[in-house]
Amino acid sequence: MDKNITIIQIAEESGVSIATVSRVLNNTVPVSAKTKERVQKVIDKYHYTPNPLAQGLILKQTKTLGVIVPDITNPYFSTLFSEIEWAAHQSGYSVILCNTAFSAVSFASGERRKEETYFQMILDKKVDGVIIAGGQIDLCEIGDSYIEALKRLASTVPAVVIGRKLPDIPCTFVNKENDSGIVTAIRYLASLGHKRIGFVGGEREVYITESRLDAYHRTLLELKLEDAPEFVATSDYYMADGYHAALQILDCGTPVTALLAMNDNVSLGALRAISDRLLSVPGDISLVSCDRFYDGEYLTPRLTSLDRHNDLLGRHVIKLLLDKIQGLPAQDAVDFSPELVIWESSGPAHL
Amino acid sequence: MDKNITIIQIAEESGVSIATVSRVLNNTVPVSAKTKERVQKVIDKYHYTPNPLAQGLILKQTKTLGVIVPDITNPYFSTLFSEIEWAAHQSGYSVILCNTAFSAVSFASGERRKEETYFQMILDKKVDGVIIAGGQIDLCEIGDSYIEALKRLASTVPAVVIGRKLPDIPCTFVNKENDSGIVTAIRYLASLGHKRIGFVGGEREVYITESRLDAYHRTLLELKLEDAPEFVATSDYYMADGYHAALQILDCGTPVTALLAMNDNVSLGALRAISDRLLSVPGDISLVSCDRFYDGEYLTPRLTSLDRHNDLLGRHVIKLLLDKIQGLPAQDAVDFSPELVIWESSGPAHL
DNA sequence: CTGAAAGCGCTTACAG
DNA sequence: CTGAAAGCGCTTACAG
Repeated sequence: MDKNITIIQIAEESGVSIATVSRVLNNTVPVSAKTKERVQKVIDKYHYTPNPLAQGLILKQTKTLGVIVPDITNPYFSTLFSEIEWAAHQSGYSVILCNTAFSAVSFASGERRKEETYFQMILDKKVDGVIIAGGQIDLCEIGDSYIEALKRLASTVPAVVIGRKLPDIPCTFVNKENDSGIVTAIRYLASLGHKRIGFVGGEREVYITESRLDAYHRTLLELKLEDAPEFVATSDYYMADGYHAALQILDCGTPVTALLAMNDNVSLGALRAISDRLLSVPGDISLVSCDRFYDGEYLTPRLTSLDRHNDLLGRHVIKLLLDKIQGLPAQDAVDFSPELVIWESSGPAHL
Repeated sequence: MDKNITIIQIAEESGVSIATVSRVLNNTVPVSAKTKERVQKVIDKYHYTPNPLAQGLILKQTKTLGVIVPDITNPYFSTLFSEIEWAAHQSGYSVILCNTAFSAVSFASGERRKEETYFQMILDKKVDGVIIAGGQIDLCEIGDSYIEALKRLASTVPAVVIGRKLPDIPCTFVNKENDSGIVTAIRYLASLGHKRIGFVGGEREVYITESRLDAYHRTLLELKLEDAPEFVATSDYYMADGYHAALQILDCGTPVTALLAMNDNVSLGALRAISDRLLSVPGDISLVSCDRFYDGEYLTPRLTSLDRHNDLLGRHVIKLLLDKIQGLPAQDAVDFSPELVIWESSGPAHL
């Protein structure tokens, strides 16, 4: 299939050595204008580009990056990825995307080798850098073998991890977690007069869920709001989860007037549950979402949500990695304070 | 950074030649049990894996695939991709994802080099196969330079294109288009008594939009239903587009009783528009969506949508490519007839 | 400014 | 069963 035209053919047809062809290709050492032109003509004629395998072997770089995500169909990760890929492409890198399908549930049930398989694959491919956007790294309790694998990965190739800092691993960690958003959201609901606020969605044992729950409890306490176990229902990050979790809270016997949901998909499920209980938003229940995936303006009701500026995070992370690859000094930390975008799903308490 | 342990070190430490190491690695020629064991021990000790760059140079394969999509944040493509990636991973391939950000609008406005840049990158990377899931290939009028680029790509590397067949290009084409779904949807709405049915969303000049519009007009004619220019409003594939397009139809002066929307995101926008006009679903307007992205069960109202079995498409396409790479005969065509999943957003006409 | 040659890390006939 | 050697397609000192 491949025409397999190589530098040798180009050299022959232009009547120069392969060294000279290489030089006009890489523009590294001065070449006389006329030879350069002659060689260039032949290169263009065949649309010749050097074989990156051969180049990579010598230059020890592949101009390829690896990105590891648990679920590319989750808007959180697809947004992040598209920023990463775009910046990478601008800088001449292509990106291998690994979709590990990691979830805390499947992990607990014993399926735990997939991520490490991907780590190995990434290592094998000799990529120039790696971004780990989620997975087991997000768990509260990270397994030893994962830590080992991550350590091996990170000591072989520049790596940026989106998640909390782990000791003794030579990665750059970018902490996406920001409980301040939860605090903001709850204070906002309290200011509207809400006294009983539920918390919907997210997997237990996952760091972001637990730390948001912490912030939730802490802020309720601080504001002297009622905090009951039945106000919290967790499960996972998708619509179905939001639905079932919200139902559980709505049916718990003690009525809440507001719900805080892990993200916009969970929120959509919660809206369905609220509707099934013949309640209205925000009339009966105010709903505030924590991760803005969609433009709240076009949902029904228009959804109040915390914008975590995921696009900025993506751009920051890829810049960190690219700089690291080029040996540039680390950048200053960037502020990703979430911003509460208020629409009509939240309003004054009516109880 | 890289330990850069090579086959030479393994050979030295095991006291054999590199040829022998290569043999135990690839299990290709019989090696005596004892040497094999000795070598394997050293390999394990260093977690050694052969450098794929060197291997690729000789074997002329990289165990890497390229996938080109216009927008990975679109659920249509992220679902497709996750199926492709999973199957590829199972077969030992990793996948380079190229997000071309192609849209008919940006294309028309002159930004037209991005996709071909990606084609070149894919070629440069010497991938073993390519899947093109969308982009300029979806336009009614495809530019000559794109055709040239695609021809060059496809004659160098096995390629599978999701889209309609183009002449004289050595790709495998998988036609995703299936107007039968539109026909089904309109017949269904007609059977509920709807006489005036609007069509919302999608970009003009894009093949899928135009062919769905054709099917729409054809079916209206066949069923002797009213067909007016103001019943159609197009724009793009996202929520905002569904919102503005639906508003346009709702405000056109002639009331429709049903809307057909290009996909679930367009539908969500349309729901918002309907709500803004103080109309209800399905009381005043029935809504049927054409591409099921979400589980309709968890939306409000529960959304009737055509399931195009995108996951099956993804699995089919990757199998086609993998078979093609291995020189296996082409498979039989697979039936992707869309299935209408009926929920509560559609109901009897009340006018 | 240009060429001959070594070498990147592997696989695979070719001999033994 | 095993080793020496050629070769995959490049880049880059080293000479001129």
